[in-house]
Amino acid sequence: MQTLSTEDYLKAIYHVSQSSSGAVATTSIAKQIGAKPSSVTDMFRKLSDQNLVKYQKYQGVSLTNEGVKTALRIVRKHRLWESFLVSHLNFNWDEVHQVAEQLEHIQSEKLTNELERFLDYPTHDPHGDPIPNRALFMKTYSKILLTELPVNKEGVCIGVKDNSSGFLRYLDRRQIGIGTTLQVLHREDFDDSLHIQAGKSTLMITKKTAENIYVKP
Amino acid sequence: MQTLSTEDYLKAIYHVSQSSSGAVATTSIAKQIGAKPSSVTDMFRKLSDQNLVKYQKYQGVSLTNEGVKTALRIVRKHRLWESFLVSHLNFNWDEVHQVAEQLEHIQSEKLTNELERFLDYPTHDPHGDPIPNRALFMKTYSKILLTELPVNKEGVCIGVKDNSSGFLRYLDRRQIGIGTTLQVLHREDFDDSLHIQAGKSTLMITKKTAENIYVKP
DNA sequence: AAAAATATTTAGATTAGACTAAATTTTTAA
DNA sequence: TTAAAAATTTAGTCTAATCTAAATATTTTT
Repeated sequence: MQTLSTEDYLKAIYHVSQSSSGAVATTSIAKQIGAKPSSVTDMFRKLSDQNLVKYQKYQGVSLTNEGVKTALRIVRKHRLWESFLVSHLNFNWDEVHQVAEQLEHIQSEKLTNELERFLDYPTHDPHGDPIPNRALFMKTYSKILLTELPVNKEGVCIGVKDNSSGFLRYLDRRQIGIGTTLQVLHREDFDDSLHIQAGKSTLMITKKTAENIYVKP
Repeated sequence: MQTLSTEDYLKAIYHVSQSSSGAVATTSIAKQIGAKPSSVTDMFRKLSDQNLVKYQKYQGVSLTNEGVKTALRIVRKHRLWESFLVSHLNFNWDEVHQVAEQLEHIQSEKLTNELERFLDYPTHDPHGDPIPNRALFMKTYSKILLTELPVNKEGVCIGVKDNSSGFLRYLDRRQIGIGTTLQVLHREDFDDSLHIQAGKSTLMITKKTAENIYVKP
């Protein structure tokens, strides 16, 4: 059984290790968690004692099988709760994160599994991220960034890279969400901005925006 | 903003003060929380510094207005979550307490209020206890113990005093639940046991059982 | 009303998790 | 390939919440 804090660290290590290869560095976790590197070192040692990570001084950490499982259990709960908040409690996709950060720590297998059943076994959360099933398996279908979508080819928005509520609200205003059909009409060489078709409207977005939107071609 | 622990203490003080008059003693909270009296004294002082309780050395504590409000906010969340678990997630009334103990600490006004709306503004939880509304007001209708119900007068079970899952499961086996019509057929003078009509069946219960069932005449 | 029993508080220690400042190791750049 | 920069760890401190053991206050009993 883990404490709140160890769960937060395991989740952070999981997320960082997903978006980069090799061992996870102390500083990257410090940034993710919002703690000082020295605190992170302490925690690495504790997690290592519990065999949840492999840790070598100065070389960073990587999750053990047990560590991955624990992290996935938390991710599973987080994404199920986010789905619940949006589908039944009138939350917007930019409001759910903070509350799900708390709910993900509730310990009750029955609760998690019944919630999943109540939601009818969702496979993806409101941001398009896959939800691990009871066996902790998740289908991650192939996705590309909007910047990589060939001009004039249609794609469907299936997720975002940046989950900050600032970005999500910006997309709301532009009427872009999960499931929106997107098409690059023209790529501006000068500043890499894109003219796109989003649903029924055409609009211009910057490269930075396009780099944070995942599409399925 | 309170810590998990201070919230637990406030709730415990609230409950103990409901079922007895005057100031709340150190030992009674120690029992309720499962901590040593010395720890309770420490916490009393902290809560007093935050003006959540009035505390005088050796004289116990009583909640201030602010303390009552904080306690009621937790009770509200606890009972709403219990209702949700039973009505939508297939929990039995004897299984909800432990999970609700965790959920009651989630901090999000929006979550609480939306949950209340989703449940259609319930007034009582699965054990028959009243749920404070958004203004922290709750209707406590008059109830008597089954031991006090006159012989041959009908009453409806509206709650229980003992919420332990042992007792609740016992009532389940006897097919007694919230809403069950109860009638005392005969009171045995020798050992105070009762022959009762519960719904469509007649059965015998002990005085101890009857003292833990609330009925509305 | 004094003695005994019970309740409560104080003093001092412990643990988890975090911090700062200093020391050490690794990486990068000259 | 050495010097400088960056990353990481160590050592020591802090706070919240707990504990034990001892001291003190209150209540009950004789």
